Parts: sequence; C-alpha cells; structure tokens
Amino acid sequence: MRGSLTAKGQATRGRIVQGAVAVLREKGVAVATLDDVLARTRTSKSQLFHYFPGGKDELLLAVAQFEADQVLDDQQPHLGCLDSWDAWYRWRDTVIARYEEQGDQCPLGSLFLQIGRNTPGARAIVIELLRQWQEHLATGIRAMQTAGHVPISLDADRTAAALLAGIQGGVSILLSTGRSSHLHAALDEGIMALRNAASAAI
Amino acid sequence: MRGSLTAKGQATRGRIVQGAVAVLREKGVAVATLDDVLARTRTSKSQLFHYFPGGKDELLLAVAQFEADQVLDDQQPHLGCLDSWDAWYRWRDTVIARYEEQGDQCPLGSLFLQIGRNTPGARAIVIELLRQWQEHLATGIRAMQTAGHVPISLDADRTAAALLAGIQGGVSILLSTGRSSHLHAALDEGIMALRNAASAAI
DNA sequence: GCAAAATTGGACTTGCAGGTCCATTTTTTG
DNA sequence: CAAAAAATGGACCTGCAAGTCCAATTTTGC
Repeated sequence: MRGSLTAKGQATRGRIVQGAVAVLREKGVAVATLDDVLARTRTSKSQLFHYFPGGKDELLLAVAQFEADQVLDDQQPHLGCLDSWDAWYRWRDTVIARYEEQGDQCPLGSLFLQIGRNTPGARAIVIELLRQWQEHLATGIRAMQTAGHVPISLDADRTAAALLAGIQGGVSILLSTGRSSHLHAALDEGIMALRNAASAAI
Repeated sequence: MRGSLTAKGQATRGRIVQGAVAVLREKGVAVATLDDVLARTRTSKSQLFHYFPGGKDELLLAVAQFEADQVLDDQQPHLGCLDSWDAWYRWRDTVIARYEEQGDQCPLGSLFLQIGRNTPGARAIVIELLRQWQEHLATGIRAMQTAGHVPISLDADRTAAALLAGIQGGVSILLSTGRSSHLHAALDEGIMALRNAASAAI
C-alpha cells in the first residue's frame, strides 16, 4: 500500500497532534517550537516530518482544525436545541463557562495569526466554523419564531450574525483583559434583543 | 544632559516608530523584521537599539500605543457627540468605512499576540483603549437618555459593553473572512437595541 | 573653541528553530 | 520466511533575525 498509515502510524500521528494542541495551549503559538512538541510526545523530528511533510504549517493547520471542531462540540447539546427561552439561557451559561475556564488562552485566534489568514486552508477552517455556528443560532431563532415566541418579521440570519459577532468580541475582550463582563453583556443583550423584538414587533 | 534626546534624536526615534508602523501594517507582525524597519527608515541597528534599549519588544509596544491611539482618533469627531440618531448612524458609517478600508490587516490585534497579552505594558494599552471606547459609547447613550430618546431604565454601561463587544467581534470576523456583514449586523442591531428599548420600555 | 554627550554606521556574534538525511528497526504483505 | 514498505532515532545543516560592539562623527553646553 502506497502512502497509507498503519495503526501504529495513525496512533503516532494522533499523538503528535494531541501533543501540539497541549503545547500550544500552554505556551502560546508565538513561542511554542516543534521541539516542545517532540519532547512532550516522545517522538522524533523524522516522525513529525514523516507525518506532516508540510512541516510546521501543516501541523498548525491540523491543530487549528481540531480546535475549531472543539468549539462547537463544547457548546453541545445546548447549541443544537435552542427552542425555548430556558434552552437559550442554558446555552449562554455553557458558553460563558467554557471561555471563563479557558482563561486567557486563545488556541484558535492566535493560531490564525501565525498561519496567516491568507493561506486558503486556514481561512477555510474559520469560515466554515463561523458558518456552522451562525447556522445553529439562526436555526434556534427560527425555532422560536415557529413556536410563536419571536415575531416572524425578525431577520433570523442578521440577528444571528450580530449575536455571533458579540460573542466573538466578548471572547476576545476576555482574552485581552481577563474580564468576562463584555461576553456576559453581549450574550444577555443578544437574547434580550429577541425578547424585545417580541414586544416591539412592527 | 544625561539621557535626553536632542531634536535630531527625537526625529530619528519618531521616524523609526513611523517606519515600524508602516512595515507592520504591510507585512504583518509575524514576518516583519527589524531589518525591514531599518531599510525603510534608512537607519542603522545601533540607532534602533539606542532609542529602544529594550529591543524589538519595546519597539512593538511603542507601535501598539500608536495604533491604539489611532483607533479612537479615526472615529472622531463622531464618537464624541453621539447625541442624536443621526449622529449614531454617521458614527456607524465611519467605523464600517475605517475597517473595510483596513482590509485584513489588524495592526493592533496581531501585535498583542506577538508581544504577549501577559506583559503588563501591552495589557494596559488594550485595557485603556477599551475603557475609553466604552466610555464614549456610554456617554452617547446617556446623552440620548437625557434627550428623552432612550428610556432611563436602560443600563447605559451594559449596553455600551455589548455594543463594543459586537464591534470587536465584527472586526475580527472581517479580518478572518474578509466580509463585513457581521460588523454591519452588530452595529445595526446594537443601535436597534437602543431604539427597541425605547418602544419596549418597561 | 573644546570637552562631553549624543548620534550614527555597519560589521560581527550568537542562538535557535525549522528542516534534511540516513541508518536502523519494526511491521506488513504475499 | 523473505522482501518491501512503513516507522523511528537523532545527528547534522542552514539561514535568519535579534542583539552586541566599537569606532567615527555630529551636536551641545559652557
């Protein structure tokens, strides 16, 4: 078999990615080196370049994909069933808890500055993550509309986009300042906008 | 005079900062080097380290401070007189224009990932920028309350915080995806929240 | 005008991190 | 079991960018 990975190979490759994820979360992408990853995973240079011929960039991209998947997973199952006010508030609590716990690490954000937003691979990962995230929110808003809790006149996609922007900004402010008050405000105001739309329906 | 700068010295120091600003905007902090700055400003290594004994970190910090000041300046005079719906929309247009023009450069954001958010100097710059920005917004909201356009019951600081988060997120999404729709949505929804609060007043 | 201080040029050093290479061992395949 | 392919260890190379050093020049203060 040409170019295939044995079970052992897959295991090693996986270990490298996992190790890279850990190292990057601990030290930050700016200072983390390949040797750090090797030390942690007890693998050698030749192994790393064997599984990631593209070198550091390719490894970072793999880590980015992993982290991106993690973002939505961590919001489940709540993100998937935003069909009552209660569900929305439970989801809000999950988001806040996740990012408060994460502290001032930003696995994903910093990763993209390093890889470069321009590289097609990196950009595709962010775009897809944001698209899915926003889609989930929009679906939740439509569910609330169907249930009659939010007026149909509301533009679900636009509202979802604004809410997503608020979350992104809240998180990035949390990263910069260590305070989660903006994330709190963005989520609460976002949900409040849905409730107010209900009473201020045109 | 010990440790003082002559007029010539100040000019050189200023040229270095200006050159660094330009280089960082063009190439991005991840790949820009001190030699790039020297080449552009026609200065020498010894000059750079003479005026920035702390080396690259100190220079980056100076650039960060410059860029931070720029952020609010670029929103003036609109940000300073948010006392009518019209003024709010003019300000919104200014913000959108500024960041659309900037494209996918993020002088400030990327800078902090390089310097490290932890270093006290860097963190202080962001915190102060955000504080002033939010203060301006809150002042604007209070002006609208005083004028009777927005109910007093609204928490100006919290609303300003949410709006600021939305802007931050909108910008960071613009940087990642090249699309300004989220920034648009965040601003419009943020202002809409003020208007809806008016009609949905408790 | 002259001594002291500030400014400047640019060659040189240094350390490090990414990447290459090849010999050796292990696993797969038939 | 034997040949081929995959996996592994780790020494080595290389380039680059930050930072050092010193000698030369200009400016300042008195």
